[in-house]
Amino acid sequence: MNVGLVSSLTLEHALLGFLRQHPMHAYEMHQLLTQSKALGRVWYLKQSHLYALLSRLERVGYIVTATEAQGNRPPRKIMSLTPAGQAAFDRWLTAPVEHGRDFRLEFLAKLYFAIGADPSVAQSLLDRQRQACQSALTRLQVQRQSMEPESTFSELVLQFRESQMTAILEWLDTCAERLASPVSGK
Amino acid sequence: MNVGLVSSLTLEHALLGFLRQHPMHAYEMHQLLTQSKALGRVWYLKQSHLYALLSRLERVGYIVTATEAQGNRPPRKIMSLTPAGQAAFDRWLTAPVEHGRDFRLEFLAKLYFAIGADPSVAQSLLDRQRQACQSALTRLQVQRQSMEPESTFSELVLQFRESQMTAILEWLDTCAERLASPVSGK
DNA sequence: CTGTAATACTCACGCGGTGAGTAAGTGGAG
DNA sequence: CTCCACTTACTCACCGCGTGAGTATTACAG
Repeated sequence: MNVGLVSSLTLEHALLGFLRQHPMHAYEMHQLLTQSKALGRVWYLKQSHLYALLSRLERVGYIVTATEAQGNRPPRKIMSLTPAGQAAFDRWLTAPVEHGRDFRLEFLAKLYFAIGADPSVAQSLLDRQRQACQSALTRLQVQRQSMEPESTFSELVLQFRESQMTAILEWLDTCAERLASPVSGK
Repeated sequence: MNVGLVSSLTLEHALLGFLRQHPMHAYEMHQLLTQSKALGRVWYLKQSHLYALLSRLERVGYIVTATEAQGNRPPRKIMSLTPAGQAAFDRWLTAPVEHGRDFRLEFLAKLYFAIGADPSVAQSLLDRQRQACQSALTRLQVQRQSMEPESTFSELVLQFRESQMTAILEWLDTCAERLASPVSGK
């Protein structure tokens, strides 16, 4: 129906990652997000917002909810992944992000779930992202070189982006090393 | 009335920068934004969005519009800064941004207008921002050092932020040098 | 037996941003 | 001279998104 719905759902895919571990209800997911010292550092979601996102994911068919009655309490809604949701999550997990600005949240979320999944998944994510960044950096450099010196400002903007991208590439290498050597915990 | 209005207006302040040069109507501002190879690279605004932002700025008393009739054409709305708008813009222009994420748009916008204003304004902006970044970086380093190695992920997140911040600091120096030496144009 | 925390979820509202539309003058092709 | 396309200049209705606030039940401390 609405194309925008599916396409802008990119961050929401991360939520599927929780359900891949085991079906759970929204409240538990919220606990995991806010209490964990890990992802909670990066991504803060209000409860109501989380519920909204989840119902969107349900609308597009990535999750189904089973209403589990319990005594006279209001019933709990246990959510689980559909095959479509599984597939969407797997696609999301290994696809590199396109813009520098997507690192602070989205790429870190990918990394979080990739680490949780399997070392090889994480390595594959890092590889692909590395390539994407490398070619983005090259594009930026070409752009700056081929630019007539129109304005100091434009030049500084491009230099800013290059330097951010370069730092990201180095950090990606750090990640790869850190994950390759099983020196430590979790 | 609405506190949120004023506080979330941070990016909108940039628009005041156009009016500080000379009063103009919204359409002209839109031209400047989209056609200029400079700020247009960084900040893209739809026409309707721009009009919305401007009317918000009017609502809080930063600009006033003078309706200028012209023959039988629909009248133009010339906007100009109020003293409050002037003051707000000056405050905005020299205040450093607080988060790394605010660089891509907001800080670059500040820099654009600072360069246009006066070399000394730009230097002052760069100085203050440098200090803010330096202390942010220190906070990050302390945080990472004093963190029990709870998880690889958290560590990588902090390293990511540090590396981005470090790159920004170097870039700020580049900017300062570039603007100090009057090697080239505009 | 009162109050506060934890569990689990819902909803009405308001603002922001987009797409689309309006309306009048201008300049060149045929 | 007239039709069409472009430029100038601005408006509006819609709708999704996120927030604040609220609801309802159980558990447990004092």
